[in-house]
Amino acid sequence: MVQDDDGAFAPEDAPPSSGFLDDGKNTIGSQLASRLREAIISGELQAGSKINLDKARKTFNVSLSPLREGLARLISDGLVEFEDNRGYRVSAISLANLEEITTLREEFEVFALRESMRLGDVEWEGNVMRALHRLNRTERDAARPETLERWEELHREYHLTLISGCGKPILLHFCRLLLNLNDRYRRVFLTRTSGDRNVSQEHSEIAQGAVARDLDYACDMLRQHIHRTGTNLRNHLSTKGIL
Amino acid sequence: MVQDDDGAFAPEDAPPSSGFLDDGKNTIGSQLASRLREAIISGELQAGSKINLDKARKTFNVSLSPLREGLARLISDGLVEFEDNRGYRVSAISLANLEEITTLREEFEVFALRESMRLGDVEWEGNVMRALHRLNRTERDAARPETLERWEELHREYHLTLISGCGKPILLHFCRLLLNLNDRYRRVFLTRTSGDRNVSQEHSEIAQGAVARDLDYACDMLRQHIHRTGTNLRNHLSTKGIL
DNA sequence: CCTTGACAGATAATCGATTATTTGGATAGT
DNA sequence: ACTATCCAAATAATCGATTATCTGTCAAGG
Repeated sequence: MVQDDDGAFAPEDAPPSSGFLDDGKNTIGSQLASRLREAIISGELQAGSKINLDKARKTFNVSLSPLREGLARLISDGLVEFEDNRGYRVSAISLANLEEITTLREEFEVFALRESMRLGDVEWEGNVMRALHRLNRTERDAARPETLERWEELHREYHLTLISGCGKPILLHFCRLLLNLNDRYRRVFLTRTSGDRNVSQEHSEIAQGAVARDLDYACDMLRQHIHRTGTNLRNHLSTKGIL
Repeated sequence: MVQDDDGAFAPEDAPPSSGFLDDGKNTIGSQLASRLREAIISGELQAGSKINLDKARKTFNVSLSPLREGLARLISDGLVEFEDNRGYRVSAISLANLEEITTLREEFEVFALRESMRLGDVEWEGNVMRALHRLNRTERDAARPETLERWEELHREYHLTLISGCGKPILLHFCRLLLNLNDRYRRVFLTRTSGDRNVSQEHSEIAQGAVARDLDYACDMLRQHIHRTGTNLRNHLSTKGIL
């Protein structure tokens, strides 16, 4: 929470940040939020499971105050739920939930992209091309988890950059949240791309359409991209079991 | 947080609740969240102002833990912002912010209404008609603040009910948040309806179109309704000063 | 006169201990 | 056996005190 200050819903997670010094999160609460977020999105903390404060306190070696602080932020992220006197639990996953996320991404991420194309400046274009390049140059090898993590990070960055020109902080906040939720499904259920897709090419097409301001084309490509991912995830979800 | 349990983004503020006993919020944190929310939406806590934890602690006569707890929830509501080591502040208002809220309501709320009409059952229809009736039977007299508060509550209830049939908890969460933000502008800047509008009739037309499943008509009416409110607020905002 | 650094007061973050609530299991009554 | 009631352990919520960070002010140096 260091960089931005343009009103409500400023980006809450640090961008690339070509790190000088002091770049990381400051308070224990913030650090915890990051660690917990990663633990949830990676599936280390199982979806739907209860979060025992005392155990978590010992696991992370912190006191209750920052722990609650961190959890509170994940509630804003949609990754954790809370009930008075009953504590916290990791948000459950379900087919219905996945489908809602996909549907909403198709609606709102596409809307945000359209607005970005309408309003974005040259710097936005540059950021898009950079994010695309970095993503496509990164290998994704199911055998090496660290490449998966890296790829996820860049993929997230790419999608956020794509819509970052829309000039609508609240909308960006919503999209970020949906991406969080979506990424968890992918991290857990999808370690490799389905054979009939060329995801790199999909990303390229969207980005090129975007900087060329070909509104309908880019929006359509993005919508299909999201939709395909949703379909793949749905298949893996029903196959691999959880219902 | 007593009633619902259907996964992520369950409604977080108690519905009518034809109160037996024990109906209110349980923990101090919850109660504080309610009081603070009201204080912010009513304008009692000025937009953009810093929230001094120590003063707030004394004002509300509570300890820091529940205070932070309550504030954390308002962050999820978009009414409060936070920055590490700098504390909390009431989200600022601005023309740009108002316009974004209006735009997003037009997109999201209309989409949610369409889905409600597509998926809602008879009970939903009944709820809509009830909410409409209760709203239209409630007088709104600028001279008596308590009628304004009551009207706001029912108005909010009406809009939420309208979209409550959409079967999309996350979407409902977004809409609730946008309504919160929007209501603050109205409470602060608009104590009476502009002369050329018949708001009751607008509400009736939307509701009737909705239960008749006249998708295009109802959506169009709702969009216009939201848009008109946005325009009115914009005028009052620029007139009454803050820029 | 402007900039830099050090100090002090204000404010936020964290801790450890205490209090309140919930939950599961044992017990008594039917 | 079956339900209802009561206890105790587990867990969440809150508190008061302590520690860390920030912010503004003032003095020294340029």
